[in-house]
Formats: sequence, C-alpha cells, structure tokens
Amino acid sequence: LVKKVFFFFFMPELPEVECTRLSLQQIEGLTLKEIILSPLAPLKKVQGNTMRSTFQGLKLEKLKRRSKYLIFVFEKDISLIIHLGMSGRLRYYSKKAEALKHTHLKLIFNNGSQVHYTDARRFGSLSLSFQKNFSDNPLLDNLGLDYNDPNLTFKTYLKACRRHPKLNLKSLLLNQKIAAGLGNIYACESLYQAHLDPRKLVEETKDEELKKLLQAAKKVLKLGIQQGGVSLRDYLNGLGHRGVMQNYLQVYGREGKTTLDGQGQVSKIVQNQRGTWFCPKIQL
DNA sequence: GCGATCCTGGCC
DNA sequence: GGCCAGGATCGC
Repeated sequence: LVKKVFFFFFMPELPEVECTRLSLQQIEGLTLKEIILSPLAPLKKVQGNTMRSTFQGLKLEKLKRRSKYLIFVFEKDISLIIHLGMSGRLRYYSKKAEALKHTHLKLIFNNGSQVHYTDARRFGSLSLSFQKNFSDNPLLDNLGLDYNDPNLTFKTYLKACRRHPKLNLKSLLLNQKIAAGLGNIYACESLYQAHLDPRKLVEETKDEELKKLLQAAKKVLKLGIQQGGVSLRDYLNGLGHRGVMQNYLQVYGREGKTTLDGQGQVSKIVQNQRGTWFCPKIQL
C-alpha cells in the first residue's frame, strides 16, 4: 500500500511541466553540491563524468521551461535540460530522502535539499547547454514557438501550418516543430474547443479555422496551468500535489460517454499509433 | 508523411 | 498474455 501511494506516474505536456517548474521555484538561488547519476540515466550527447563535473559548485540562477523541457540555468549560462518523456517526474525533498525506483538523477544542494528525477521508461532525456538562448542544444533549437508564447502570432502560425498541407490536424498539433507544447490530451481538447475534426487535412482547413485552433490551444493550455495540470492517472507536481485539470477534459478518455458538457457522444480513433478522442457531432 | 521503435508497468 | 500509456526520433 505504501509503495502504491508513493509510486506515481507522470506523463507531462506543457502545463504539467510548467506546474512542476512553478512548484520547484524555491530551489532557485541554491548552490549545487553534487549530482548523482544512475547507470541507466538517459543522457543525450553528454558523458556522465562531464555532467557531474560541469555543475558541481555552481549556483542555480533560474528554473525555466521551453515547451515540455525544464531548464535548470546555472551561473555562466550553463544549463541542465530535462525532458520528462512519458514517465519522467521531478520531486523536491527538503532533506535527504530515499530514492524511488528508477531514480536516474539526484541534484543535491548545499542546504541539504534535493531534487530527484525518476523515469521508468527512460523516454526522457538529460542534456546540456552552454548558451544563453540554448541554441547549441539541438533538442531545443529545432522547436517551434510554444503555443502559449505571446510571440506566436496567427500570421507566424498560419505560415508554419501551410507548409504541411497533407498533415491531419491532430498530427499538426503534435508536431513540435510547427509549434510546441501540446501532447495527446491537450491536442484532443484543442480540437474539441475549435470544433474541428482531427482527421481533417491542413489543406482542407480554412485560415479562419486554423485561427480558431490556435486560440483554442492557447486557451486549453492556460486552463491546464491554472488547474495545476492533469492528474488523470497519478501526476503530481514537484511537491507531490495533484492537479485538477482532469475535471475539465471534454473528450480525452471519454470513449462511449458524452462530452463533459453533454453536447454529444465521444468517439475514439487511432491516428499515427496514438488514441484520438473527439465528438463527431460537433467537430467537423 | 507514416510506421516502427525505444522502455517499464498497470490493468483486463 | 496482450494491450495500453501524457513522447519523440529515425529510416523509408
């Protein structure tokens, strides 16, 4: 039972990553004493020894987020970049704590507090950057603007969308190079809010409809952050608190039921090996 | 653009 | 045992 309570899963999209970031802000300003890596840590283009020696003794200036990446910015613009993949999670402890199974990284600060990164499936990644704008990190450099970034204007978005006429709208939303931050849940919810069929191709979609889609995505992500993320299975933020966004999902996971607002029946289809939930009555 | 693939764990 | 899972990359 105890194991069950403490063993949680966390498969994050932009709002869950943002809420994790917000919940960890108290570590800003702390100095890193030590990094401990597991042999299976999902390192991307960096050696464990380099990782350990790079950060030791550096002050953590700022915790940032870009799309679904958390960025620990240390002094001298040296950054540790974490992607949580499907099963990654971060957890803060005020003092030494027993590591959960699949803990791949521990950040241990001078005041004794720690942050643990665990990831059962290891779809996540740990990487580095030595540039202020992270342009030396290919994972970040190839991303489109975040959907909730005020700099993502409709004009920019439309141009990016029109480069992929044959893409269906669901795949469009999940493509992080066009615009970043949406995952399977928020993509389904955005399409619902925009009243658009996930199977519709970009070339069949009017400018006006793409505008609605962008607005819907911004709205859904904002709500997700406000509600502390989706704790549908067991998402917890860095302090172990649940979000309540699952109580606002209109279509995701509701196959065979009505939409949350009761406007119609929800269907499930599979697109690119991912489930898509939508309401055919409303989404055209 | 699409399908296979990387992994572990929970649930039926 | 088989299927499913909040992600992203790689090769065709």
